[in-house]
Amino acid sequence: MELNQAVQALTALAQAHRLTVYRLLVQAGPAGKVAGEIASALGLPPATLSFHLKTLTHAGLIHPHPEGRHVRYTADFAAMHALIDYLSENCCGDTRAACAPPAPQPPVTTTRSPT
Amino acid sequence: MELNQAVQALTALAQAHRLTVYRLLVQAGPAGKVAGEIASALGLPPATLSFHLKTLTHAGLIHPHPEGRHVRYTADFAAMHALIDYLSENCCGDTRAACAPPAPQPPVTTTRSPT
DNA sequence: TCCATATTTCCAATATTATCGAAATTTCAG
DNA sequence: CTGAAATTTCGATAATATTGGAAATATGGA
Repeated sequence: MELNQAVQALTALAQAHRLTVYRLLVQAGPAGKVAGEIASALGLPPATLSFHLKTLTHAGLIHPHPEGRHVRYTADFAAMHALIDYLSENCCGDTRAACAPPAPQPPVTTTRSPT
Repeated sequence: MELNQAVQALTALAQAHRLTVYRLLVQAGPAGKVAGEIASALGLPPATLSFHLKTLTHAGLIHPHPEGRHVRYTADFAAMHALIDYLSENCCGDTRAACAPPAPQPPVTTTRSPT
């Protein structure tokens, strides 16, 4: 990933309404949400929401999928991971010091730790 | 993590100079860098760099450590992970669909996975 | 065709952010 | 104490972003 691309993505996320929209779409998964659903979830006027959706779209974080007179938006998960990787890239010069996340987050299968 | 805190962190990162500084500190690990080293790495006038360091500090992403007449800055790795988690929180409604990163990135100890 | 619905574009007012010279502050060395 | 070095604060200027009403566009249903 390139600097300017990352800045654009971070700029898109660095705004309360847009960050809320983005997380809503991330949590919605591949099904996404149509613009109207998002608008009523956030209580934003159409013009304002459209502006924010455009910003997120231009940053490559979400994508529009026209469906008749609705437009469904979905999060781009690859873009999300690319951004996250860019932030933590070569963390601590590859020495796994303070870089590892606090808990590796065992999903369902319990990893017994000797505590 | 809370919305406004996340917005503040993302705002701090959403600027080319600051993102560059931040990544420099992330890659420097716990040793960090003193302001002068950062300034010459980026070629920024002192006042400009100071402004950006303050922004990153207020966002809780880095911390200053005064050392005589130098000030060493280090990245806050916990803050970084908290931000990353906030972005991907409850991704796809916990259904591991498109959410998982492309490759689980095996570190050094090979965790044998049945593919 | 005609109307209601969904969304975007246009535009102008308002607010926020970035830049950096110069001066102030703090600290070390001699 | 005196001077040089590292960093921050101040302040003015320029650039960029956010907001939302009104109008435009596109679609589907009767």
